[in-house]
Amino acid sequence: MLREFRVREILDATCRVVSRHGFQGATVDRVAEEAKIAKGTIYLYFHKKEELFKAAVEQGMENFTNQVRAEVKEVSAPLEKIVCLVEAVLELSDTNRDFFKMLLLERNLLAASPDHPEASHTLDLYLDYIRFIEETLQEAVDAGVLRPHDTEASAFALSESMRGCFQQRALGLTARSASEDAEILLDLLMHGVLNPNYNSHKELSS
Amino acid sequence: MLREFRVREILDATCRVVSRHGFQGATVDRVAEEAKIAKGTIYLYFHKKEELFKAAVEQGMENFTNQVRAEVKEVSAPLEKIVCLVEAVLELSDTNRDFFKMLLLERNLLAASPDHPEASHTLDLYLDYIRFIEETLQEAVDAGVLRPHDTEASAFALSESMRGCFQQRALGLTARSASEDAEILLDLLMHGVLNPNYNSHKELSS
DNA sequence: TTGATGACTGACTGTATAGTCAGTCATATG
DNA sequence: CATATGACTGACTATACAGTCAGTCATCAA
Repeated sequence: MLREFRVREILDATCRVVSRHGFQGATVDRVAEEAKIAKGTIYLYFHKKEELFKAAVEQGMENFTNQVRAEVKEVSAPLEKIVCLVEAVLELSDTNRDFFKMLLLERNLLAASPDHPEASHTLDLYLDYIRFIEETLQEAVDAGVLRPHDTEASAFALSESMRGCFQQRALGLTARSASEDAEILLDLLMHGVLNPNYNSHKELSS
Repeated sequence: MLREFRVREILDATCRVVSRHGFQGATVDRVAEEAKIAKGTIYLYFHKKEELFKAAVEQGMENFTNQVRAEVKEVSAPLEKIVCLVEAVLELSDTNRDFFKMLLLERNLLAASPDHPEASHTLDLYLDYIRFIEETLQEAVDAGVLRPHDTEASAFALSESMRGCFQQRALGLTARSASEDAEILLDLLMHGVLNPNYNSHKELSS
């Protein structure tokens, strides 16, 4: 199908342009130039600029989460799944660094567009991702490896912590590798920071 | 000083406009209308639109971090300081919800502007905030309340987790109050999620 | 009263860019 | 060969907005 090929071609060009110029500087003219087609052609496949960029972002998100899911599927032990998930997220986001930098740091498509609630498909994709993390954690709770707790909250905390790690790296604030970050994050997630030898005579220890 | 008054007035109007329209839809004309002055007047106090918005954001961030610091200063016990910090961040960000929503969800000023490295003052403000969290955690480590660990990493993870909590609330994805979020987050941070009764025969337990 | 100062105004200009559409061209069909 | 189809083009239009500047007005000084 020619149509499908063109759409993919345009979306890929869009991603490249966004990586290079950010969402701010990503114009339809530039996308057309990057894809080596006329601007009018883009409008044969997408009605509005916004639609184009939304599609590009959603394609990027779907690729990403699919890859993460695939990695995690390789493993069966609940705890290893979590390890695998964290490593996959940090490493994959590092691979497509430029695009993710723009996606995470510049625009945020979760801010639902003013009027049209249909625009929230992007939000749905994000929530699916969170839910996947949550399920992975819940499995470990059910297996008794993790203590019972609000896994929705920990899924959120974990995903945002990973986002923070990526951000640090994308901004050049750390020299750590993705896998080092994964190790540190997993340690924090698993054990917390409280000193176990201090539990005895203190508030908040329970 | 008239000048100082005008500047403040314009920045406040800018914040209101950003809260209402987002950074995308926040034009200089709208700011002028909101502040009930002519557009030209704004250019007597700010050279460029970008400068205006940067100043507004930085004022907002400074207000916020100053308030957090003030709250934490009230307390002396290392552990309570951390509790206080988390509660203050979550509650204060909830108070100025509209502005923070735009700040955190739409734009991210950390993406350093292409050429001018001077633009990174906003980044400095953010890093100061992280460092404050880190110091608060480090004090608790030094006091023996927390176990020794990479406090820079946990500061980052904590700040991003708090950001995630705020995001959840701002998007209407949770019915929890700020203080409930604080409690959950603190529990995660302190104790982690690993089941202590499972430590014996498992990988990754150390 | 007259003139100077400077804060403020808002109509205007220039520019970037989203979106259009009349026309081209290659290919398929009768 | 003649005609039709439809993907593609890119010059063009419309619009939104940043930034300007000649001019107004209130206040103060001589």
